[in-house]
Amino acid sequence: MTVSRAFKTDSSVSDTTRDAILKAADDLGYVFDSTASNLRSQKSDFIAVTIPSINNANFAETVRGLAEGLKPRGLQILLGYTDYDMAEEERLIEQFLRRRPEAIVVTGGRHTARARRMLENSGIPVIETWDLPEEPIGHVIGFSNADAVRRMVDHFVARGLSRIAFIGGDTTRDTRGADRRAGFVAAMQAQGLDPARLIAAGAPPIAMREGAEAMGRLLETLPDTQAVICVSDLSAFGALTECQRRGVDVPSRLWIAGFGDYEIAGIAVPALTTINPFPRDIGARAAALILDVMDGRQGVPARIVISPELLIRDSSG
Amino acid sequence: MTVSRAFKTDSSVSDTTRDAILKAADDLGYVFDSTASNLRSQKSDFIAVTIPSINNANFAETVRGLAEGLKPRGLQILLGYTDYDMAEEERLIEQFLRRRPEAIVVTGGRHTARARRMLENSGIPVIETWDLPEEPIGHVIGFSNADAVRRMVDHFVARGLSRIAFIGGDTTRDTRGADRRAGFVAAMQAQGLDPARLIAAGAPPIAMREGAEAMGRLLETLPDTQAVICVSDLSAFGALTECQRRGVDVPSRLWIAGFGDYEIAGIAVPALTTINPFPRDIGARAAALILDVMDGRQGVPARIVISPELLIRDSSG
DNA sequence: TGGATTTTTGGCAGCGGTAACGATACCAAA
DNA sequence: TTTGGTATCGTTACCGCTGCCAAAAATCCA
Repeated sequence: MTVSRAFKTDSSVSDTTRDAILKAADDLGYVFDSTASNLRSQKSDFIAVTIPSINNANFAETVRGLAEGLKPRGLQILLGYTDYDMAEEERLIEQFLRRRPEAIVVTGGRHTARARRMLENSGIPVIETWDLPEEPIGHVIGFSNADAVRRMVDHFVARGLSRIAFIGGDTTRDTRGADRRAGFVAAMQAQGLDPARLIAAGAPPIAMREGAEAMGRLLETLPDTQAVICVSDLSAFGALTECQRRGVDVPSRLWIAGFGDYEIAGIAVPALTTINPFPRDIGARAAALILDVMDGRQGVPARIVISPELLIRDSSG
Repeated sequence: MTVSRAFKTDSSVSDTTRDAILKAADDLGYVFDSTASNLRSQKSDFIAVTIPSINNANFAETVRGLAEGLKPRGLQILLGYTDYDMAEEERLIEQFLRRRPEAIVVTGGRHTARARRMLENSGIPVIETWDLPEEPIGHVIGFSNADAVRRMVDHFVARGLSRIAFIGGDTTRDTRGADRRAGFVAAMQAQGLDPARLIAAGAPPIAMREGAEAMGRLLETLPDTQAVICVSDLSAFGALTECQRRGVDVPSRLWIAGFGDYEIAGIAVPALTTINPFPRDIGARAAALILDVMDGRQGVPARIVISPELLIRDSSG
């Protein structure tokens, strides 16, 4: 028992005994077994996090925000990625819950029925991010993807454009991408404009190559298009390169906008107009929220709304 | 006990009992506790993996290769990132080993003395990747970063260039980046050329912005430079954009090469000459190796050497 | 100096599974 | 009727740690 205490910093053990114990442990090559510790103390000191893709700067920022917020408390992150597949997400959630995390952070607000049920019954804080679901499971930290795109459409229309296209994935697997496309359609209709310039760019995650390919088709089928809003900065950059290859000048001949404020948006020539959803903030606030709940603080908000920022750059206007 | 068996697919339980048990478990909201299972059976069904940065397409590919190879066996990945900091890596390794992973995969071949000792004494398979250390701890799957850059230098020299520069991080924190820079210097010297055109681009991870900034300084201080090799495609692309902003044509006025064969290298205009180190392969082979060791197969190789591929594209020649 | 108080240390039990082994039911062959 | 084999199910102990409580040691105070 004293050995156990010696490995905790806060407990009361005399310095001499602690030193002796740590010395002996080192000599014996002893490594603390947190499996047993977790079983006995019924806590796991980690947070489960699922993101759609491991290779995505936006989600990486959210994870970073989370990690930085949780590190001071010694909470580890168990990270899993779903490949934009709800069935895979369900499997992942099941695996994670078996390990008894202190809380679970998921991306998006849509899940399989079973996944939803497991989360509801888990008895731990559940935080949905990057979205504002109608009926959240527990806590929500996110923004309206549709609304953010609407603001972009409104901005373009206010600048006098009317023939605006949207490049995005061709399934609803990426629910945030689908929400952005729906937001585009709704905004165009609200402005009394034709929302039919939709270019499907393949299965998510659609990246630069898909954006370029989609832009090629757009230029061929709807050459009078004045502006293109892309589901992400990566596809927007791909679209931009296709314009460069074809000698179509951006922005004098065509405007391009992306989503996410990835590094490339700021540095591309021309710099890409985009939307910054403050991904780091999402993670940081999720971390703060988890700590609040774990500490039993009262009045922890169920819903935190992030306000994405419109960044108008050289690729438009 | 029968309950325990009912949850394992292979054990012998009659269908009726199993159904009854699973039904009851579902009614009660029972969730299997893998903490207890792991403690009793002394195995953890996961693999620990450390990478320098979560937001890096190359390392993400390695993790993807690993995950795909391990999934058929139900092995999960516990992922941690070190921020290119060996002290942080040490902390991470200590945390991970406490959870008794089946194997551990680390990036790079340089670690703190204590981290190295912990890995050596861990009693589990240790796999170092993305490098070819002189004295590996256990298994190695990687390539010589210095050698890959040497081949690029040799190619440029064979094409008649002599005033070649290198853009990279200014510390040795990113050991692979430092190896690439060292490879550049050695190759230039071997060719009898001046290896002093070294532009320090800041602390890793250096990305697009740092590449652009470094290219700005290069163009100002060494305007007669004929070619630039960058420590990564991201910095190379940043450098390219700086050329575009300043009206310096690539490749007629200056050649640019990167490292990593990121998506952007293939799609940028002009497409970037680069080196493909087959990151997915590194992960896939690490997974296969782990399974071989876990199955007790004989003749598992201690050292697997990947041969990076030189990709000559429009940004050079 | 003796008793009260605080600090430090140790014993016991149990967290929720499973390894190991034993028991039971059932049926076919001896 | 006995024996043996197979399929299924149950009992016991224990994985390595920590909560709880009590004992021992050190410190304090009148």
